[in-house]
Amino acid sequence: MADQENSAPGSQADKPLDFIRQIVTQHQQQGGQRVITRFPPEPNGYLHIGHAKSICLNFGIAQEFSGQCHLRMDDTNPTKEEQEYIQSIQEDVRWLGFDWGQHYYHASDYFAQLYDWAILLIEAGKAYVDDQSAEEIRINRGTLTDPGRNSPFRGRPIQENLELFSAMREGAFPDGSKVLRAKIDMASPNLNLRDPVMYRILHASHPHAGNSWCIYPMYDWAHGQSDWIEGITHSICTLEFENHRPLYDWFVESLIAAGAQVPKVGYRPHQYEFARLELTYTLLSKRKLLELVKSDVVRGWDDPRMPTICGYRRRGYTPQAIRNFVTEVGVGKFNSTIDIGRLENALRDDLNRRASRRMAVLQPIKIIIDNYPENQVEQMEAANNPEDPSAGTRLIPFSREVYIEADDFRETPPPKYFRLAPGQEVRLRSAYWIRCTHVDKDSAGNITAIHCTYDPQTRGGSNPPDGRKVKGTIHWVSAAHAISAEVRLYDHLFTAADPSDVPPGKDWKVNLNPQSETVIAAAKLEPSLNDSPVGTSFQFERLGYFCVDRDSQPSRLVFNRSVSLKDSWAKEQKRK
RNA sequence: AGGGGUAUGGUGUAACGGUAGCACAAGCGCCUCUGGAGCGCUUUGUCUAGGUUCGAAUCCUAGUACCCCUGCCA
Repeated sequence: MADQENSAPGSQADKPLDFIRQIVTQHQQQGGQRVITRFPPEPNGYLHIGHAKSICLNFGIAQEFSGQCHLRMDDTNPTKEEQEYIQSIQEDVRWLGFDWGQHYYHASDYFAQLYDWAILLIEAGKAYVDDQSAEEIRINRGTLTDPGRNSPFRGRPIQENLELFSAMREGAFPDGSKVLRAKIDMASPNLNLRDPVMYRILHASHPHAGNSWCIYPMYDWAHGQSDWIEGITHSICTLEFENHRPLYDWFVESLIAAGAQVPKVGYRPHQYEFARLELTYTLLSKRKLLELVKSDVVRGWDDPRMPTICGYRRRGYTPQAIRNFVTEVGVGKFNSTIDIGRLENALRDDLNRRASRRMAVLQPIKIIIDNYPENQVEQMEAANNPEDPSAGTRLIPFSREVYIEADDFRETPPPKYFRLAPGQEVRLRSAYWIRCTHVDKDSAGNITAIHCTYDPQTRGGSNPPDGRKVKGTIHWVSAAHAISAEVRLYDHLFTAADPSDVPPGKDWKVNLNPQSETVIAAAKLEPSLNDSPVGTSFQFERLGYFCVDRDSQPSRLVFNRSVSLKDSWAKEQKRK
């Protein structure tokens, strides 16, 4: 695989290791167990670029350290989880280029074990059934500064707890009427330790476990034990779970003290936390992304403007580009926001090496080459990829009338404008040099056609014998041979670098970019683009990278602009 | 306010008591049949204040700023 340029971890030639890889290296050098990591998404939405960071970290470490990485659905809340999400998660992880082998799991597969262990904790006097309402529990939890108060049911006899918990499991009680709580410390400064809820009653059917349960473990109760059961050595998660680590440790230690063990796993996991990925002009909240989908702001989870893995896939991102990006930004504990330009750059960098070049005109304006024979057609040879000679060449038909980009002609050109203007000469890429003689206009004064002459001695675009030079080379398509296609241009979904920065009292959707999508109904493309398969990426020369969208019909292609090319001319104009 | 974290150029990230480096961005130049790509050069930084030390981004003390925690979400 291409991303294995990291040789043996810890070897001298390596780039510096991030703090987690340093920990793993040390673990390995000290003869620790074979490294086992895991990626544990909740199937309550589609994976986004933030998850990609975690996926690359966990699966990447497993690869680099000759370990294994598990894919586990953290499916403890049936009210939010769906089969659709489970499938998309698997698809996206695979697409990113990772393989969990035999190690595919569900937290819900451990429900029975978790239930038995809960009983063990009750028997040890470390868990109790609480009859308080959610409201009462909240009030009695105390605040950040004030300790909580013990539940009136905290002292319930073990036998009674056992019977009640069993009745909960049997379905004797309605939702919300009782919970099982760990008996820890209602005065702990760490609120997670103030008798956290372990089980709630939920008469709901589960996407994976079906109807076999009506009590469901809380994430905090399920997570650490799931890692333990699977023999995870390094349990890697994001910063907000740092406060939960003492609880996970408490659960496993209490279970061990009560005699619990996991066959063949003589150690327990350790958790390490890293800063989640944030991007400018991007929102990575599952809740808000769901809202965009449900309110039809976008056309679905895989809308090319979405920061989801499937959105990027449809947009034309490559797995390699995403992996490179994640590697480049590194892993730390500082809450940082990465410039979205870094992601875009990673795509350009990857596609520059492999995407075939084609010519396409988005805003066509017609050129008539007056001295070119009418009805003559020549096939011009063009390189498919100047970066990669092995990509070969193709033929492009050339004729008397061609389209060029409207922006490549100015009747009164600004200074340093190297493109076409009256009296000015440019190269039509891989074709001929042309010089503008005059323009046709309609009664309203709009230019309807540009008249040019061509120099037959510049065939193929080559320099003429008289030593003339041109500064500009522009793209074109033969008017008679061009195919029409729809092209969708994309811009950031939000206008604010920080989309969560919302004026007081306003909805976060005020930051949505109304021009995030621009549809060009009839772009003109060179005919070799016909029949391009869905998902293929091309560079449209001088414009950007474009990818065939799945909305394409045999008679009508649809392209997404994945990312534009860097445009130093536009940048300079903007600066003025 | 209690607890848990984090501070290095514009943005990220290294340096683990010994020359503050790298990437992206920015700027300048070269080159070019993509104003793309490529190449070269340049600007910009250790949160603050003390202290230890021959020597501090790193160790100590005191501050400051930001993030997370009061779901029967994960």
